[in-house]
Amino acid sequence: MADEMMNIREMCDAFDVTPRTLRFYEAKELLFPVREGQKRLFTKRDRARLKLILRGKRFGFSLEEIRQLLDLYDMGDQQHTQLVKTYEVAEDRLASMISQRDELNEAIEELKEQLEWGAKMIAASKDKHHAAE
Amino acid sequence: MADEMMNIREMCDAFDVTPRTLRFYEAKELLFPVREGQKRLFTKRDRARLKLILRGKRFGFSLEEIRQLLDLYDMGDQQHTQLVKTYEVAEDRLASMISQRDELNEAIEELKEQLEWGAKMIAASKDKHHAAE
DNA sequence: CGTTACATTTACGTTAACGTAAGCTTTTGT
DNA sequence: ACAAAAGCTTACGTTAACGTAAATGTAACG
Repeated sequence: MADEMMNIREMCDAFDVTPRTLRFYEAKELLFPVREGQKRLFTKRDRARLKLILRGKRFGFSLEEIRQLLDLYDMGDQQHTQLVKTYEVAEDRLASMISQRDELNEAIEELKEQLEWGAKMIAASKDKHHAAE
Repeated sequence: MADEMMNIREMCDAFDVTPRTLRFYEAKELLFPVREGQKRLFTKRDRARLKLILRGKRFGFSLEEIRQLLDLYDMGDQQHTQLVKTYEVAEDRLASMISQRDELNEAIEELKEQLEWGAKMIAASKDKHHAAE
């Protein structure tokens, strides 16, 4: 129970990523595994961050953008100015996520219509297909 | 009025892209400008497609994925099987867009909470800042 | 008719986000 | 104790989506 650390393989299995990816994220300062001798041990905090990283990626954010967002989750005893700056970054990101969702909703509606139209085409094509037999 | 063609510069201005981008999309068979001698002339159809391309990109779709979706808009007198295949691709895409939107909604809510928490931190930090003066 | 000004082709350069191979050390099973 | 397995570092390779530069063509303007 005192053991909340995971080695690299357990992390890979848990999150379906490669070792290379985890090392890469460490190099980019997105994760901060501690070292037991040479080996990496990932903490609970690393796991929380990785979860957010992977979700961010699914929305098309770059790792650099994600890194800035992650800082918001780690604001402990920072300086006021840095705190405010990070807050503003997050606000911008939120706004862009909201507009992205709205646009996505539009696209979904349009694609739905298109699919109905496509279904009719297929029906027509099927008729022709059968009539030829 | 018979003139619904646009040259490359008009396209760039209208859609805020570079000439290189338009030539690249042509090379990738996403656009099919006609030629007047050496020069490209983009039709109304090209403009409709470009609009969809740019939107697709904002959702993080690759150009190859977008190309498949575009085919749905050009199903004229295709063969039944190809028609059905394209339809299925579009259905998959729709499903992934919907789940993407749902996930995005979750993330938005979480980020909102995080922002409220951040606001409190900033307030506290401001107090400390003032108390030190 | 010369010279800007824009278009085109060809081709090498660039960035992000890892993949992959080589070579070395450490751990683990037998 | 020794070989296989797993981890580490270093470093070059890869793909997507264009950027950018060079050489050439052509159209328009004074």
